Amino acid sequence: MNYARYPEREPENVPIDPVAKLLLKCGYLPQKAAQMTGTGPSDDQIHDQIRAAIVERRLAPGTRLREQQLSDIYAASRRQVRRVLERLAYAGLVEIAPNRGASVAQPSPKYARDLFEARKAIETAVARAALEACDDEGIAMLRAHLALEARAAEAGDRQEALVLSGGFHRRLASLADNAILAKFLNEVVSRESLIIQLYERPSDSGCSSTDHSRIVDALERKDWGDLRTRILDHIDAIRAQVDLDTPPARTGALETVLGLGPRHD
Amino acid sequence: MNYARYPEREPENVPIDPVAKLLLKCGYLPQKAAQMTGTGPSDDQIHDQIRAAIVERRLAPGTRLREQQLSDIYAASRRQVRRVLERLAYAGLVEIAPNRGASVAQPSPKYARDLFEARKAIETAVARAALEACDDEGIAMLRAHLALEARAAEAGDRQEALVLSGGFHRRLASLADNAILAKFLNEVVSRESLIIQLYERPSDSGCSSTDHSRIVDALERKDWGDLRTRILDHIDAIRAQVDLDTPPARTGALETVLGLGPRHD
DNA sequence: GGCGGCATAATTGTGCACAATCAAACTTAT
DNA sequence: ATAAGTTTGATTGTGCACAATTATGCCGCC
Repeated sequence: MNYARYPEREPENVPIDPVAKLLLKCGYLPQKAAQMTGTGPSDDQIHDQIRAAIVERRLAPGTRLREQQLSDIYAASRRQVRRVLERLAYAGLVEIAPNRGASVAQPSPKYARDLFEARKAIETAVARAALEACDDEGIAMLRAHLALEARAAEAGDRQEALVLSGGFHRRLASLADNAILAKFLNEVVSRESLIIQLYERPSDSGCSSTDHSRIVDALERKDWGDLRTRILDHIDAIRAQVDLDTPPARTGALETVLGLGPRHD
Repeated sequence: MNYARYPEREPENVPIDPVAKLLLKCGYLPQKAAQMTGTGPSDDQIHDQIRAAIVERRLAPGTRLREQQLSDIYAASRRQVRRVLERLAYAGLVEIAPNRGASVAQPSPKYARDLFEARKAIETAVARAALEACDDEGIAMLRAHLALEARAAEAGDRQEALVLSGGFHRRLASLADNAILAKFLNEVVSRESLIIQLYERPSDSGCSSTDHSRIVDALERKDWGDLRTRILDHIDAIRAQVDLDTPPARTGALETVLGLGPRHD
């Protein structure tokens, strides 16, 4: 149920399988097709899976991501893995040190502060654009999402709640219909997941989903002033959950070595 | 004087030269050192040079960037070039098509609109942060930069004026002391250079540097209201220089094929 | 007993050669 | 003469093997 672990698969050097190619082009079959046909998964698939593993906190910050290991897991070439890692590094989710390879990023407190600041700017811009471009259908979509969040919270599924919470902001961005803002927001939200993981106060629990609900309300009423303050307050609330002053609660290498790190065989 | 063209250099496979390594580590000697010692330039050097060539409009949108060609020019390996191109693609300056390779990006009108929108958000956030973190020294630096701009404008050096104009905003970002905002702003400003090149109205000329001067004035007076409107007006002024409605003034493939594209041997 | 140096193992980085793919010129048939 | 099919050349994409570097365990020395 974690990141799909491949059963040991013999290399079998089929050069290219047209069937698999077609299947992948049609978007069908995430990795099973690859497994069946002998062709590996696409870059994007690997990218998304590693990314998901990081933002969903299944991979602790500092965990080393070895190329060979990953290429075994995904039945992909080392080069493919490396490409993906470089992309993730550019997005700030992993750090690559020369001749050391990649590991899950560990943003510094200063970096975290900058990120919250930047997020405020991005998120208000997104909200503004969403306000102007939003119709009833959009509101309905958001409300549907809120329902999912509520259900996850009710069931006590912290993992799911976390994923959905990030998803809310991405949906807001998709409503805004601005590719650049969406990309920026995606980057910022993803990295914040790492920051929360690193600097979270032990006591506090997940972000209150009522904030999201109020945001949708303001959006529906087209009340820009209220929406703006709701958004900013929401980010401040998240920010209040972390303690950036007693910094080096850095997990990572230590935990990994001690075998407490989540799943690294 | 364009991007440093290497005189044909025999390969001479010295495996590694410690001297060159040291020189590069100290930041000395951009590429000459490499030429002398036999070690190639670093990724960043190649990256910055290609980037500069694009934003300074020495490479027209649509120009194909062949790997072999670039690796010859920079005396670098094809893999190195490819890595750099992938980074540039992520930053939106080049587009990579499967089995077609890289070419200088040609943002669509929709993309351009989104970009101006995003830039307003980023730039106001940068200005806000700069306002709070700015001291006399910062103001002095900006004024010095303004002087450079004025001199370039006086000399009629459009190329130089262009570079400096982008540099002004980057300096503003460096004052704001926020790594994420600086990165976003850098991306946005760079891509806007492409957009202006593609959609510029024939008559209009470069951005008025008096806008920048007024921005510094507002910054010095710590007048946030004025600063904000100055920034937004400035972006609107730039935006007014382009015509996104009569779109496909797309240069590129055609020009390139006809041999009119700037410098592609 | 602790510490520094050395050999070994693991991991990353790169060159080379070839397979796969795309663009265009050329040929042929209608 | 035009259009479709075919071959050729150029370019990108990848596997493999090895070089270079870092990390780890071991041994001797202080």
